[in-house]
Amino acid sequence: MTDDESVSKQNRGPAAAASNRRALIRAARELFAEQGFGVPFSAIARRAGVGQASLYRHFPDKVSLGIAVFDENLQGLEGRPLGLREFLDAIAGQARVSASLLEALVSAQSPHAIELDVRLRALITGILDRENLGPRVTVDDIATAVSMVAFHTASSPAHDAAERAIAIVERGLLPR
Amino acid sequence: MTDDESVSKQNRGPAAAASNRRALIRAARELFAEQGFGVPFSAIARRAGVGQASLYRHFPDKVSLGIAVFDENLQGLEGRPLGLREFLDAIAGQARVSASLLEALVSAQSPHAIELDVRLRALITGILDRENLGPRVTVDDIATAVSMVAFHTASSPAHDAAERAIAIVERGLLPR
Amino acid sequence: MTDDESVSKQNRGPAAAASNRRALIRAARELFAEQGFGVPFSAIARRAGVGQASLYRHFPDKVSLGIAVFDENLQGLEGRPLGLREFLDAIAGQARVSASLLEALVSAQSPHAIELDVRLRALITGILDRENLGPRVTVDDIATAVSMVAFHTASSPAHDAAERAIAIVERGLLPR
Amino acid sequence: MTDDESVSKQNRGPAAAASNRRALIRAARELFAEQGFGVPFSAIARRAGVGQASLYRHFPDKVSLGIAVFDENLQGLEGRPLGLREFLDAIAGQARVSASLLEALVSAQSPHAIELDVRLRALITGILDRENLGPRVTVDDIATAVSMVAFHTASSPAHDAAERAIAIVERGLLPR
DNA sequence: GATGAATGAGTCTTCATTCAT
DNA sequence: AATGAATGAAGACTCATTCAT
Repeated sequence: MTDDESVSKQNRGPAAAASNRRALIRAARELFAEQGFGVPFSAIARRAGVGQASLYRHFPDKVSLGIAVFDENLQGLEGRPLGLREFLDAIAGQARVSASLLEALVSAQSPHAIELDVRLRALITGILDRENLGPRVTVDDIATAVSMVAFHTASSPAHDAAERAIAIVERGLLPR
Repeated sequence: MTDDESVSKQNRGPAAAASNRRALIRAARELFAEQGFGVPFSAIARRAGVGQASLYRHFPDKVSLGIAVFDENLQGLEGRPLGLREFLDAIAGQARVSASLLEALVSAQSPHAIELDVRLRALITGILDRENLGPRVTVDDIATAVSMVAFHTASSPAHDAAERAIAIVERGLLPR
Repeated sequence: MTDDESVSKQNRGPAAAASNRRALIRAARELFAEQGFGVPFSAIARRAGVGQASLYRHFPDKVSLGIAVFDENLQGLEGRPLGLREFLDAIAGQARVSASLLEALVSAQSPHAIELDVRLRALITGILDRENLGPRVTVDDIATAVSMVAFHTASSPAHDAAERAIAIVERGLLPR
Repeated sequence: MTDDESVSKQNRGPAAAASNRRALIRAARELFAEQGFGVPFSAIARRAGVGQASLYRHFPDKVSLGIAVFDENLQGLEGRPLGLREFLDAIAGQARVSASLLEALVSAQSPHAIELDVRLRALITGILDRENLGPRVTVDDIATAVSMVAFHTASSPAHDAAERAIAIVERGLLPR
């Protein structure tokens, strides 16, 4: 009738822990993308096919869920030499997710959140080293660009929103 | 949460209509700034010292309230020759409000909303005429910059968030 | 109104599900009888001693609640050979409930509602077979009589309202 | 957009009293027919193009409004020799209005309501005299038939609902 | 440790009713 | 006496969070 994905789960016991965790992160990523960071917690559990309380056990609040998704995103980007353009494209490609996570990070002061911030900045430092942006451009500048592209793309319905935004900040960062 | 203001209102009759309207817009501006576009409708009425139903009479939904605030903002900018920098500063100065309103405009297709969009673009066209940004830069580009600055500033706690963002987009738009 | 029953419920866990459902149907039956189909949804939850949201979990809207009550009523009538008189008496005996449910069925197109309608008509067909009403009288005729008796009895304060109504429609249906 | 008939009324002063009253009754009749007795008081005032408070001055509650509409209906039937069939047809023709008014009368004990009841019964007595229904049939019987036809027709979406109902009660009342 | 259900608090929205003009 | 607006009090509905099993 409703939105049920209910497949009449059995209590698979502790064995389900790891797979549940994965399902939750996946569901969260999808729903953040579809409906933004404001999705009901319950919707995430339902989409993941997992009980409400299990979600809480794995992630006591939405921020920690956001962090977990962000963590996966970072893993996807770490370990390969990334250009500025590539990076911004990746952000824009998941604009609503990115924006959700940036939102989440703002209010998070947990060790986990801080760790992620460190890794994000490491990523940016790598870009700074590789591209020759000149001494004027700092890590904060690129972080700002990332934020701007993410939020704008997430909120704009125009199909070329991301391209336009990236073009502007790229020109704003690259040397003349 | 000293949000009360409740002083046991009297029904001041229709005479209160105009002043209520003003109070509502004012309260909305404040609360959008403090808590974003997500503030409870009821909180706005309370802050304005106006009955819940009166709010609905004046503004049937949050979008129309947002439009009214935006309208005032535009009036404050229209009629004087505005530079790009000045414009972005004004946006950033009211970042959370601006972001709220941009959010509101996205979903609004009312004639009123369209009219405001037209006026916003007229403002931008004026800037385009005055500043010499070259033929490359379009109204959409500046609108994008506005959106980026607004959303980023609204969401970033850093004190220099706006300056950094404006510097980047300005450099991205100005000719070399 | 001494409508409270509030005894500071405890969360009795999923074990309460079945008994809650029963309590809700019971409360609905009572309140439909007392105040008609228009009773506040919240009043039903209160009377049942069940949280507002639990009511919504069990019955997403008032119609589905009405259907559940109707279902029980039908079960009470099915399986024993019923005469026209007996049937109308049963309807009148629960006039306000019956009227509420007929009201509910009108707007309901859910599979569940349709199923109930089928069962109601099966009941009527049984009567038609047993009583010798002649070929003139159709299922629709008896359904009409049921509706008339229910609505009139439900709305009339006179103590002999039901008898009078039943006498008229019975005479209108029986062969001469 | 909505249901507005707003024509920007001027305050026409006391002169408007009579015409306002007429407009209110007319609006009430229409809205009772369209949406049942449950229509918001405010909707009636709006449809009539009359201020809220004026409605209250003329009719302190919905019942008294219902009585006024009923009064007009009775006037339309009084003074001409009416047959049973004609009478029931008239009732069914305004089924939702009739049902609304019967509902209203149930709770009304005002002198005005009682007077109307008297007139209704006078009407029925006239029918009883004219038609030869036999000594078995009383005023209460016909009043019951009226109520049954009104409520059933008002609540049934079927196009032949009224005909079927009238046929049954007529056969139930007429001599063999 | 997982599950489904329960709970209360909060928000939105509408309505009957009252007032100053 | 008419008007338009104001008001508070429901009622509907949703959500984050907690429990017994």
